Amino acid sequence: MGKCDQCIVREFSSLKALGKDELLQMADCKTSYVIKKGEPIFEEGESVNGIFCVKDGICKLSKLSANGKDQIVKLVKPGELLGQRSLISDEPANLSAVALEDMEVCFIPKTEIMGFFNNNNQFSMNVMKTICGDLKEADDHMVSMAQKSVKERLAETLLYLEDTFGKNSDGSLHIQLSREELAGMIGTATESCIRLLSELNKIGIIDLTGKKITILDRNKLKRMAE
Amino acid sequence: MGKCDQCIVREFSSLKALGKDELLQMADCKTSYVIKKGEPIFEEGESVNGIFCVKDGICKLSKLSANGKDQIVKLVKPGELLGQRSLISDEPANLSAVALEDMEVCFIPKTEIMGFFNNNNQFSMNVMKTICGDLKEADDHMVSMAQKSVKERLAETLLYLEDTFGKNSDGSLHIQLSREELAGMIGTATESCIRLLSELNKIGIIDLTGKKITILDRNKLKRMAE
DNA sequence: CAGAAAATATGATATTTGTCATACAAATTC
DNA sequence: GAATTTGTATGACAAATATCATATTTTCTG
Repeated sequence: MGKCDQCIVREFSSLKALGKDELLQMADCKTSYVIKKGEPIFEEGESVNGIFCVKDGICKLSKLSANGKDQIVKLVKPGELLGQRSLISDEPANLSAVALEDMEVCFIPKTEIMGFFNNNNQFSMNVMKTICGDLKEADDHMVSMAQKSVKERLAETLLYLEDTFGKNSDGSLHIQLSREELAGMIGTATESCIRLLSELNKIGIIDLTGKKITILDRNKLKRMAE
Repeated sequence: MGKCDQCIVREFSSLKALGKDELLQMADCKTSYVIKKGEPIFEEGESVNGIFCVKDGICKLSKLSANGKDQIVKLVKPGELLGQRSLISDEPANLSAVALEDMEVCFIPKTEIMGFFNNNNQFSMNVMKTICGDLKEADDHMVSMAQKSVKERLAETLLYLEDTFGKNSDGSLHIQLSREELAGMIGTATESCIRLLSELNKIGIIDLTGKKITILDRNKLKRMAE
């Protein structure tokens, strides 16, 4: 069984507030999972009853809309926690979490987390700050969706992907999204997304080679995103 | 000076967790304001340094987008608190708050609230739950913006306004929004909003008389919102 | 490796939505 | 109460975007 006190990603999440004894206790009751690319961690409407700590790999949080399209609300990377909102609200998950890469996650049951809330004020504050950050991002994202064109949102998203998940050694975006997923992030039809990518490719702002996307001209992209 | 322990709206917010002594202490350090319709309570980018408790009146939380349009992110009614997010994140306000009606609000300074966070676990949990509720709404709203048509969003919004703020005795929506503000809620151009309202008026789903909007056929509106 | 399935790409077209112009109505100001 | 400003309404048009059809390429499967 993995030892939580030696887990590096813990330092990046609200869990960094936990003391040695709390970590040992948590190590005792946590469960580790390996999730394959494409598999769900949990689905919209499911009761989660705990939180997941992402140790490795990236996943998407998405919601199925009435027209059958999957809107991606947020991408989650190692060190982040999943399921905090539904745990606190005591409601089923509002979003589905699906792995975009092979992942390692740890599940910590609700009772354990509630104990931390009651006994560790710093932990509570950390969680609150994280959720406040998510709320700010969601509000900003909402304004983008409502007021920006698809082209502007695509430019914005490509820059975000590079900034957040980095580049491979060949300069291409590290994170691998299908065109459909990218369309689901910017909130448009897959064809429209493909078309705009082709356009950016033609005018030399990005390069498309197979599934790889490389940003060639960051400044132009930035101006395009306004 | 108003006595917080006798204030009714307190029962509807996170502040309901406070005890008698905490309320007396709060009454001592709070400031009451009257805000006229159209006036701001705070503006995007401003440091707020406390929270506002809405005693009476409705206000909008909005964000100016790059194209100069004001996107309304949320409407706030009596009993709700304003500025929690920026207080917890220790950041300037991300949104502007502007009164849609004459309002009464009380300002409670940051130091006071921080004391409650440290000493009253139930209060912390209440605030957390509120913010989690806001996050869920923001995510859902984002999906609507990204995946629904303007007509669907208008229908959805009209139903929301009736459900949340009620009707006058003549059956018209209690809340008074200009066409520009309604457009800012659904994320569209003012003209498009006006056009769609006219259309709904012509086919008898709503009635427009002066500034008043009356929903005549809820079911059709619901189907239209999908 | 062949064939099937899925993902990507592109064209043609329809629909939605935004923009600009202008008219009209209502509210405000002097 | 006339004049000005502001909000609402509508038409004409342009631009953005979705949809449907169909290639083409890539990936998967046996």
